[in-house]
Amino acid sequence: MFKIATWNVNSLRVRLPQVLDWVAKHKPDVLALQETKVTDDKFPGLEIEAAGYKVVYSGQKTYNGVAVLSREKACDIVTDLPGIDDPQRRVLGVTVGDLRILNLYVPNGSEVDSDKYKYKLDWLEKLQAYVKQQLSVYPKLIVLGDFNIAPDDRDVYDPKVWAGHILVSEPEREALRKLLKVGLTDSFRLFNDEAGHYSWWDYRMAAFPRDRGLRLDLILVSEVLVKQVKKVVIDKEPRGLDRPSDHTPVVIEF
DNA sequence: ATGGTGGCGCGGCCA
Repeated sequence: MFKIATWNVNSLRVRLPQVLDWVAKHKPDVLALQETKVTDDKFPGLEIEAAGYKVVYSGQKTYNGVAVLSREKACDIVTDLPGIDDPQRRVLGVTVGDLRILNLYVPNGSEVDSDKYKYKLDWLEKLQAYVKQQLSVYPKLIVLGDFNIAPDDRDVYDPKVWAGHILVSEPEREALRKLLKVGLTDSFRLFNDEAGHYSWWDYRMAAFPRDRGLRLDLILVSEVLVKQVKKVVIDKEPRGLDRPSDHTPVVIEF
């Protein structure tokens, strides 16, 4: 069994105790983190290594930042998408064993038609080209992270309220469909086609207790891996802790 | 439509 998880922690320094508790309990082979919000010189590497994990990271001050924890040493590190000269640290590609893993913090997009929205769509287009190329090199590819897109209306607590907004707008969903079309599958949907399974709940308006969430955190797997997937779960428990991230982990088992 | 909460870092931006 091989277990991989993704979790947008919204500040690793604040959430470090929760991350350490979570890995001790669930013992993933790989944990991909987003929104670490910490520069590399301040990364809490010693604490993570003491927990039995190697770690690689690409961080910046205040915003963004990605990291990959792994039992086995990660190699062939990539921190940028080809064609984007971007100071924003949103990408971390690693090889662990025979798996290629691309950990992503997709831009939020702010508001439909804003400059940040255009940046998001451009970013997703560049990502699609990169994934297409990577699939030809690495047949065992996993693309995971915070996609900041709810794939369809089953992934949204109130599709009528959300219609046309950021995270659900048609151009964003179309970009995600195009990404899947190059040869990836949304692994959560291999086992569950129900509406109402979310990975993010806004901090505001008591969204979590009311279960007003969206499924934004995805684990996409290449064709050869689809057959090997045993289980995909969203672990809601950390979202209910004191001082939680607004996202909760998603876990895949092979 | 607005503003609700949280992180960073100490005013206002971003999500």
